[in-house]
Amino acid sequence: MKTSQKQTIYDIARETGTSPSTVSAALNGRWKERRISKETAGRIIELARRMDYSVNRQARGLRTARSGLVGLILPEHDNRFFSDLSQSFTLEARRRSQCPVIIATQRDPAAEESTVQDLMAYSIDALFIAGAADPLRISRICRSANLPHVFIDQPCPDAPSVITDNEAGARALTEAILDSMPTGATPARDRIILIGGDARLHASARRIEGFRKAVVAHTGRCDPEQIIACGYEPDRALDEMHSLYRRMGGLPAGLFANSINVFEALLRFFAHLPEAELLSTSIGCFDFEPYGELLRFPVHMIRQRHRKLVSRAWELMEEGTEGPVLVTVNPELRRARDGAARAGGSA
Amino acid sequence: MKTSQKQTIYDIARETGTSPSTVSAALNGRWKERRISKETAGRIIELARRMDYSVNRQARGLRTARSGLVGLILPEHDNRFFSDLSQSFTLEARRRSQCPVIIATQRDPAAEESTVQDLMAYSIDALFIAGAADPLRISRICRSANLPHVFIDQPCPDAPSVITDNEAGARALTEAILDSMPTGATPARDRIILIGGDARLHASARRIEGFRKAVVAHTGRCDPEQIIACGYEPDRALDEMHSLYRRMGGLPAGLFANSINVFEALLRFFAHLPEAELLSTSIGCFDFEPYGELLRFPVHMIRQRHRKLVSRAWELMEEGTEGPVLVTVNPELRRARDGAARAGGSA
DNA sequence: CTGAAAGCGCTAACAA
DNA sequence: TTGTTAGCGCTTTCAG
Repeated sequence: MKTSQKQTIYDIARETGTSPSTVSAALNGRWKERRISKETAGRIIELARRMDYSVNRQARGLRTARSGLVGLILPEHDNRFFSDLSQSFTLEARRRSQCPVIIATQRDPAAEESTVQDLMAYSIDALFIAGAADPLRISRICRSANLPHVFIDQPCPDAPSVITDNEAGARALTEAILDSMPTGATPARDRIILIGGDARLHASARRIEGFRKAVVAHTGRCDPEQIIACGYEPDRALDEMHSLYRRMGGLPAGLFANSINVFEALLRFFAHLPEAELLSTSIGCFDFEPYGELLRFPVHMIRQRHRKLVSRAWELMEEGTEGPVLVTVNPELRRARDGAARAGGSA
Repeated sequence: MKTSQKQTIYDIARETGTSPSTVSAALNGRWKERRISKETAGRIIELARRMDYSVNRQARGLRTARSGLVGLILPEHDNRFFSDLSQSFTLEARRRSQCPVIIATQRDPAAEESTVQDLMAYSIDALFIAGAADPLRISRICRSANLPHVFIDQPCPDAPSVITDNEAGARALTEAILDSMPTGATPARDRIILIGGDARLHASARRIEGFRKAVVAHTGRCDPEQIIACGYEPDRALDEMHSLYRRMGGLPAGLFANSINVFEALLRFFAHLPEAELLSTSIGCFDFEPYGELLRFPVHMIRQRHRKLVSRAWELMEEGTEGPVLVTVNPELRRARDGAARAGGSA
């Protein structure tokens, strides 16, 4: 068995009768400015390829105080939005010949902090943070270590952030629901209801605002009872749905689910209703899951533009932005393909 | 602004009036075997904490030829199973104070190979590979660099692998479907059909085998027409479903979808059927998506045990396994909560 | 019980 | 056009 002792630039230097620094420059493509002859460079590169040499990045990193690693911190992998982010992030990183290091911290502030420290110990070149429990703290740590960082999908009061335009998204979703609301509901049921979310949170607050504006524009008014910001807990939402149904004597003509969890609670509730009843209401969800398009009744959805969020974040990074800059990205409205599903449902 | 020049063990040595090697040992918990006085060690550790020193891992890695990084290569993040793997992998890595580096390579063999090289340049301590396009090639590269590696969810002919027991899973799923198959279907429709998958692939082949065995055990025979291994393409599956429906004059009494893609094709097909008809068939899917439990008709599902797959893989790693060892893990059968959904569907 | 010193593989400043 | 050399921050003999 060939033990294949790891090759270094010294080996290459020896073999080509040159010196380590020449080899280094040649292999980094920096041979032009070092005015190394094309011929020497070629010889070096060729030999390196033949013995398939590859740099020791820890050594290079130690020397240059960089690493080629870029971090992304997120709450969990097991979530459609965050795995979309991971995907986009990976692509953007590789486009720049950086190595993505994506770490999930389970929404645990302590884990977040220690992960940041860990990554810093590896001299990562930049850090992106999505959905941290304690953004301010993280930003403070990064800042004091001079580590460039950008928040994604979450505004940090003192660092560059790129987030979805929740208000615009909510407005668009609300309008889509209103547009496809069935006519002829009893007066009690003839209105649109928003359910879920926490009004104290930035994202929810903007969404509620967008909802309200769209409803007012359409109806002239929006009653407080049309907004049930009961949090993100599915069970809680299910309860609220039950009592709403009782109060109204049926489903409201329009329903705005303020997150995928809430939407799933609705689905559980719907399981106990005859299918025909579902078709007499218009439904929207502020979140995206592909299976929404597979249901037997039409659902409008809002999908965050993960690619754009990520690419904007990289741009902020590369521009060297430091202060509290807030960039917003419009989400995408995925309108239910109306006819098809309703027809299918009743066929 | 405090430029906070990065602190080193030399700084600590100077401050505590000790030497770098002593500091190093103290901070690594190796002070006992170096017989450093508890008092000195304490002083060092305390100071390090106060100035919140953290090692430069590139320096350490350069010296020790290790890094504390462990790689996981997978096809894509945006997939429930793989993001479950990522989640479990992260946890197992952190449990061992290793830093997980998870990279998606889009099922591109070239990307796989260059990613492996990249990771090796960082002196990763181990590599796990899930769903690579060219396992043999990867294993060869790792082997020649002496990099411990284990395959997950995919058998590699010359490296340790841990995979799901597809045959057992298929048998269990088939039995579940048979158990809940409605009685009284017309003779033509009174059978179970497997749809999807590619018989040439290891996984599919095992599943088909399990299906066949269960059917034979139950019915005494299993006709070739009961197995429609038409690949994993949803569109293709949809076509097959259409012609099956025409041939049989309705849905078969039992349906085994050989992957989530195929299952989604079935859902599209079902959208054109009256709900009552769905309730006259028993459905199973060899794959798991939580929304399956939210549908208005019952679906049995097979879920891979991602945690166990990952932990077994780590075990193989830690035991220093090298040869072609194959470990199998039983998947989990998620039986449809029968009564509820059917009741809900017809309420 | 502790310190001195070498060296991991690389890059960059300085010499030639 | 190229080589020499110092040094990044750490761990690990080896010497006391």
